Amino acid sequence: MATSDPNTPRERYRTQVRAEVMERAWEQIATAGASALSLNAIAKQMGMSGPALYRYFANRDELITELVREAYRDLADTLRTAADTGADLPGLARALRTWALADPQRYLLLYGTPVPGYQAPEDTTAISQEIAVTLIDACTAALPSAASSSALSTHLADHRTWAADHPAPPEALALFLALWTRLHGVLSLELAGHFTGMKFDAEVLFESELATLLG
Amino acid sequence: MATSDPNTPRERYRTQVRAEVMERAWEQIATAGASALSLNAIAKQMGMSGPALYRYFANRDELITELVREAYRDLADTLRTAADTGADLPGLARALRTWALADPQRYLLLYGTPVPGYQAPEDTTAISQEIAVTLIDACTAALPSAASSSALSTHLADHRTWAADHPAPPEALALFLALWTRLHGVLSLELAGHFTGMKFDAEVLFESELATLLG
DNA sequence: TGTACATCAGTGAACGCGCGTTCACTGATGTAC
DNA sequence: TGTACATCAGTGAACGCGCGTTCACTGATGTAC
Repeated sequence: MATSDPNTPRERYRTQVRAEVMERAWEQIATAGASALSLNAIAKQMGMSGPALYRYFANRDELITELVREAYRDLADTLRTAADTGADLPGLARALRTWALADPQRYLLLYGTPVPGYQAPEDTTAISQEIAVTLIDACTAALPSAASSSALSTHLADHRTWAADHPAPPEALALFLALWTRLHGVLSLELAGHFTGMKFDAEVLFESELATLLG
Repeated sequence: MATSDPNTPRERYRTQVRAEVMERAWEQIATAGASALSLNAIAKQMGMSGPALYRYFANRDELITELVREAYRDLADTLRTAADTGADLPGLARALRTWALADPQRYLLLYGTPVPGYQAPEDTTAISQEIAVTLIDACTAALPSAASSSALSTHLADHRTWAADHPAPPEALALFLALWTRLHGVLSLELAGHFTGMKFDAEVLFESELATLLG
């Protein structure tokens, strides 16, 4: 379906309502998690009947897709902006953490347990790679002082399929991967509340991992 | 309610049915995730009516609690057994990975996005700490060659509340935390399928993190 | 060993709820002449 | 500027479904004398 001229009042109203639906959806997700997302509940909250939302989203899955897309977009922009205003690798890492803490369920929608029965569309992986590229660039800049495992860089050197479109020294890729997995490790355990039982300070752990990464 | 003598036939039948309910529950979780768990569906699968299950579990939450407890118990035993049969730290780490890959949703039930609306009971944290102790012991044994961040060990030295019951050198705690968060980082991203888009080999990453940890 | 009673597993009906989604329709808004 | 028509937002009823949970009841299994 080709959408018409977006400058007509009707079209502006459409995008406005779509935006409000998604706003309510985020509130719902923040409260009860993504699997509890309900079109009817959102409609009720907006003072409309349930079926009305089908003017704006084909079905529940399309709404989730749009939410995933928006979240990726927002994270990609956040990191891009930080990088463009001079943030180094630790700066980007902290921007990531801030973003995650601002709305834990939004972070978990992207990187947590997959929503059962929902399959992410291909085009979101493009944005996901945009995020990767921003981080890899920062990794490349931070390189000299960083160490890299030899077994891993062998794997990465052979790793043409994906890396071909994103030329970067294997050491930068190795740093990126360690950064990504380690920060996600701390972040996801923090968001799931697994440190509270043992009374650890997640921020200290996060900073410690960051310091270790940069040698 | 005090349960009676567990050796009477009736009592043995009870525990047997409870076990089968949980078996079916695991199948369901493995397929559709924990939030899709349904008492009625389990009953139907067992050829019984829905209300029958209320003879065995007070409600849905109690079933989930029992599943969480069983998962923690199983993981704790797996690691304990591995440690007792001479596994070192990398051995324990690989046992953890094997356990997670055997049933991803089971791992995610413990360490993934929390089930919305469900609050874990206190007594499961005891088993969770048992797991931590097993790993910390292995960390202590692996110590000499491992490095530790100074900012982190300061935090850990001040960290009496939890560590008092589990005396271990701060360096061992630091190693344990790095181990836990890093392995979880790789594992959870692997289980969520986030490496497939970039065609990375999760096992290589896992081993690389392990090698880095042990200096 | 046999009878009387208590215990307990499991059933079927019912309650109230919310879900996603389809469909025929009303009424307002925009468009073309 | 006014009229005729097309477009589209939103409604209400309905479908079919599954959920957790309660309740009165049947029938089988165990217990006590």
